[in-house]
Amino acid sequence: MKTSLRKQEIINKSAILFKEKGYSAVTMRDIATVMGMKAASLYNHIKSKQEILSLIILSLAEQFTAGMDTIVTSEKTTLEKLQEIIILHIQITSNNPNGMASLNANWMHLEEKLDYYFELRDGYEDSFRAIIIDVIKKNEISDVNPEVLLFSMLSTLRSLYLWIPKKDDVNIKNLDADLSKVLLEGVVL
Amino acid sequence: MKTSLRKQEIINKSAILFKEKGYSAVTMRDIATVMGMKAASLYNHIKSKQEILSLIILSLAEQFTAGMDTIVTSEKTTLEKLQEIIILHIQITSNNPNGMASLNANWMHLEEKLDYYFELRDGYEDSFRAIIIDVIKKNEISDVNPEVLLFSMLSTLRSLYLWIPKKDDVNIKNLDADLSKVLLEGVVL
DNA sequence: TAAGCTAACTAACAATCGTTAGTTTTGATA
DNA sequence: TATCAAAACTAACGATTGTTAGTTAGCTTA
Repeated sequence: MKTSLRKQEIINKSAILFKEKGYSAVTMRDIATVMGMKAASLYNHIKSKQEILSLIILSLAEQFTAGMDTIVTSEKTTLEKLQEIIILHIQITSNNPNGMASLNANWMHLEEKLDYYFELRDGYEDSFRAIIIDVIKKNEISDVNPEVLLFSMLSTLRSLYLWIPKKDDVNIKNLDADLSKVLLEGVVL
Repeated sequence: MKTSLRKQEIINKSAILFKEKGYSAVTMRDIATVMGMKAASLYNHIKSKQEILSLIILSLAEQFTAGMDTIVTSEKTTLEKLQEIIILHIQITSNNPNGMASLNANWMHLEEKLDYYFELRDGYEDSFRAIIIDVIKKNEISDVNPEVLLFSMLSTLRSLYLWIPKKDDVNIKNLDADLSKVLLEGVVL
């Protein structure tokens, strides 16, 4: 069952509103207004307010999990894998910065889907951590605290949604090089 | 007029709730429950729900502004100033991680106080940016994109509230050294 | 003891919330 | 042109929201 065009519009517009005001502060009447319809009409397309949030967040979380899986099973050096992770974040975030804002700020309202979200998130972080520990063990970067490096990289990459909308397409091309330099090359021996 | 003990309790408990569920999802009845009283009784101590949020966020924002002011006017090298900024974030965040969560996630609900908050935040970022540009111009670190470095450092430092509660006091002692290593020494020539 | 203040309480308000039921419009197809 | 489904509408629901008004219990001080 593929998502209809109108339903996808609702999801996209909702993501903008969720970013601006947070999930709880956005009413079905707010969403209806930007869609040019009445609140009750939304229910011809979506099941509930919850469903909108779940569709926004879980599709992104699944993209991250799938992307990480590709990276982990690839035949790259561990340092290249770290760079691939940066690229993965830039790609997913530039495709849907509003959704990323919702993911970062509103995941706690997922309710029934919260456990599934935790599964995806924890699995992603575990893979990330394993790569960092590996890259340090192989002396490809200097001997920093792996948890601190993981935290710093994740914090920066998770905040990309704040930053990417301000960049034009040309600068997004350079972003992964600039970020690699700040996050990785600086630390490389 | 100093804040009464009971009022400070309300502010602290509210910060915990705001962190867990977001400002809009927390009701005055939620706050009253953790305070062991009825919602109406809260109004003997505070003016409105808005006031609670404002007191949490603006006191922190003013701490950052004051701290940055001390750093800017100090007689340190620019690189030392960057390290001082890291220490400033660790200090303020470890003193009040729940408040920092509210600041990061709920500032958009400040309403009347929003412009004042922007003033403080923008001033802080401008000072931070000036120091980074200075430290690059003086060749104290490698020639990275200053905006990317600012973004990365701010992202990491703003996320500290997620991380600090998990560390015991001993590890907080080491945190600024670890963070300096990851954020700065790695980039130092 | 009487008076006064602080901080709790009960009860209720108007507004707004997500959602449902039932109806009408619209646009494509036969 | 008649039919039918998709997608809009109006109206309303029970629940919950922040807040106010008025009252009461408990403590301190004159």
